[in-house]
Amino acid sequence: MSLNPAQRAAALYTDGPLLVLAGAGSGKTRVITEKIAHLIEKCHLAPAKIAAITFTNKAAREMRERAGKLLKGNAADELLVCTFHALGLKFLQIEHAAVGLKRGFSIFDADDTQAIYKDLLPKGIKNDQLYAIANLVSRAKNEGLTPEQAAAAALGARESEAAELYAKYQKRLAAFNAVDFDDLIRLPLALLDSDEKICAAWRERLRYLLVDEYQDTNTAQYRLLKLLAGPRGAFTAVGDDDQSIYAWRGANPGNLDELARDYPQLKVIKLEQNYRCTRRILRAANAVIANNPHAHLKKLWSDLGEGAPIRVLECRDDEHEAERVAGEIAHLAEKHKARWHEFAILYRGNFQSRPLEKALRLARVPYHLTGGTAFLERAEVKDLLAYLRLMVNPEDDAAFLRIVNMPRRDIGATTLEKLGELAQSRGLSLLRAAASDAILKQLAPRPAAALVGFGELIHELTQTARRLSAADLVDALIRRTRYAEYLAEQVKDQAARARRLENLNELAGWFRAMQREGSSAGDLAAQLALLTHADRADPGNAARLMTLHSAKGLEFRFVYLIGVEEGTLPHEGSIEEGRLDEERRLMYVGITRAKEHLTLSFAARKRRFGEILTNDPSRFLSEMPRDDLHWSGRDVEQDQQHARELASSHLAKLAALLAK
DNA sequence: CCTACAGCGTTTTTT
DNA sequence: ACGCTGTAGG
Repeated sequence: MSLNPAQRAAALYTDGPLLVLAGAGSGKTRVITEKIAHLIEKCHLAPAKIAAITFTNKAAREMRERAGKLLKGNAADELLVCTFHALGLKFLQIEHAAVGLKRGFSIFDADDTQAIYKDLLPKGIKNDQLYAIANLVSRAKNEGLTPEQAAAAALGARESEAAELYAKYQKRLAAFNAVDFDDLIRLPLALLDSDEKICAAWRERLRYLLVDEYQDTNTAQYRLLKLLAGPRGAFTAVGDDDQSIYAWRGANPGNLDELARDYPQLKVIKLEQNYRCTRRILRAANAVIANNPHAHLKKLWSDLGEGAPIRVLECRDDEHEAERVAGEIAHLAEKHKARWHEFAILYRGNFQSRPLEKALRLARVPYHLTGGTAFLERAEVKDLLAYLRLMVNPEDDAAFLRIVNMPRRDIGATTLEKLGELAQSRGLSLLRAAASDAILKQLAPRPAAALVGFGELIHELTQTARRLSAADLVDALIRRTRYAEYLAEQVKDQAARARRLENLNELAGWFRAMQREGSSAGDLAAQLALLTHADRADPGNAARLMTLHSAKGLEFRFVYLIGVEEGTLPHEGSIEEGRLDEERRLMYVGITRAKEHLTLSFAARKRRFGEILTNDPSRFLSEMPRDDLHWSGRDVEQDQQHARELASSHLAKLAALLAK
């Protein structure tokens, strides 16, 4: 292995807790994988006793893969490499009884939880109000507080109200035998905190922890880490305060300092050599980030040569911007003999991808988009997953409501209302109530029969599930529910229908890929709930379009960072709330994704909700060294070229018409 | 229970 | 500018 001195020190240090401050592109994944190899081969730790916690499932997969190349035999398969949330899920699947959950509990996504809040809060509440209060509850959970603790800690009426809501919300979740994302951290934390025996057992089970992207952990996650690592501090945390971009989601970058306070013996190692970017790109990144206050000073350097100038494309509007970027990629791919997947277009918000997609199609550049309405948020995918959820968890009312009339079974609102009342008065779940004799007497024969039929269907599917693999079960599910026929009826547009059917096939494909021996359909559905759009299979040779948040941890030979405007990057909401530091870090993350060629662009005008806005270039542009930027205004030559192409294509169409 | 239309919110980032 | 949700009428 050829690690530099700092990397080697980080990989070999096992005497106590270690914090690695790893700048962008400084080889932190290598350090982590080398360290895993060291722990196994030199410290003789069993692979199963090492846990590496990553930020995304995709990062986990890559880490396992890279560790696999370093390790002998199949040792990498036994490593526990996953996200904090997946670790929490694994924990709860084992310890579910101790926190009051039954086997097969459901994981509620944002939609499901929002439905609970909607039900709990006054009718007609505005969405942003709902979001605000749900956020307060989530905050409390991310701090690791119980409802009682939240009530005690509440400052002011708003927080008291939220704490009260938190208690009701948890009761509702418990009734559904369900947890939300935050519970996947909070419940294990609470259990380890209160039960010494279980805590000791888990410390024995996990002897060493490595945490990646440590700057993005929240308070609850850090406390979980502390409990698992124990007073000895058998862990390595790797992070970069300059890449903390999730504070809005409850991440607490202060955890970096907390570490030194909680573990006085903490050793800190800085990785400052960058192996990714040219010096010019790094200089620009350093210059921008220097405008932020710093607790840990870091000076990233590179010996990869000066490199090409950073270009700034000044564009008329967002369409013009998209056309120029697409045109350049088409042109440069040929000139540099580059492959499409070496290009990335990064932006602040998902909505910015629209004009790009159009322009890329026109320029015949294959592209792949991560994010937006994610695969797993597609209605048809969620429907099928809801079937699985209800099969393993009969208490899951959210799943019940989602699919009871999907495909159509003529079970309407009135029927469901009556069913709901009955279920509530008897303390039954909707599915169980639908199977009770009492309900049948209170309903008209037709809806009663429909409900019974639905209950029998779920029962029958549960039986079927016992003898089929998860992937086959998905196929059986589609057939038995006549879902494809339902889609054919529901969706008139041919292309849209084909897309939706394709999504269902992809779901079956995922199950096939995820299947390991012994995992039930329910287990897989639970794991699927934790996947995100970033985790989809490698899209192959295509230009990548994604948000700056999704781009963290990735690198590309050519990077286009678009929409570098005041109001977009930094985003206007963040300007108003004075959260410029995080926006600047976002800019820093974007710049440091580029290995060789970095192009920034902005549009002077943009239309939003119909009206046209004018934009100034981002303040971050003026924070970069002037000499390293190569400004290129409206590209007259390209415009002319474009006009010529347009004219000739019109001519061609005319000629074709005439020929007929 | 279904269809048609009006009106509203949308665009910050996601495990 | 558009798509979704809720409502009114068949």
